[in-house]
Amino acid sequence: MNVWLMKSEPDEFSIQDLYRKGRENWDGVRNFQARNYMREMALGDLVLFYHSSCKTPGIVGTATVSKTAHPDPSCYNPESPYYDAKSSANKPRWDQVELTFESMCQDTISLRYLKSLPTMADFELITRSRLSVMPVKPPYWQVLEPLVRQTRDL
DNA sequence: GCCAACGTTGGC
DNA sequence: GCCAACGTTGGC
Repeated sequence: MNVWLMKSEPDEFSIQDLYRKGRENWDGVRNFQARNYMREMALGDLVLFYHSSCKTPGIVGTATVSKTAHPDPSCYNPESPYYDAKSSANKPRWDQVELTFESMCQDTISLRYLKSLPTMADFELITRSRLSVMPVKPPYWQVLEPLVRQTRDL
């Protein structure tokens, strides 16, 4: 099983929203590297849900991949904020995956805290701050796993 | 609200 | 293929 991290602005779509809905298509990714990582995701992969551009940026919960990468229809919908003129129904440039809610963290694992840990110094979350989808490699997962396993009762 | 980082676009 | 201009992300 692979582990990934995906960012979302809680004002747009939060872990609470995912909890309420149960599952959701992760659309709107418009960055090639992030898209390519989504294409590598397998059914059942674990996703760490990260809140960005908010009071306390950090990991807030987990989800699993319940549908692998498939075309993101918002890219050829002119009404959508994610519309991309270079995409069309027979040539979608962008993909989405479907996520299913798994758990809510007891406490937010803040970016500030992760930055303070020497082992996390080369974690892409810190070194490539603008990437919104990234793999969580074993040394980082080792640190994060016990933290994300402290979940909140729902 | 500011600004650094950095991905994308387009002219040449 | 280079690179300047531009737009966006996201922490602070």
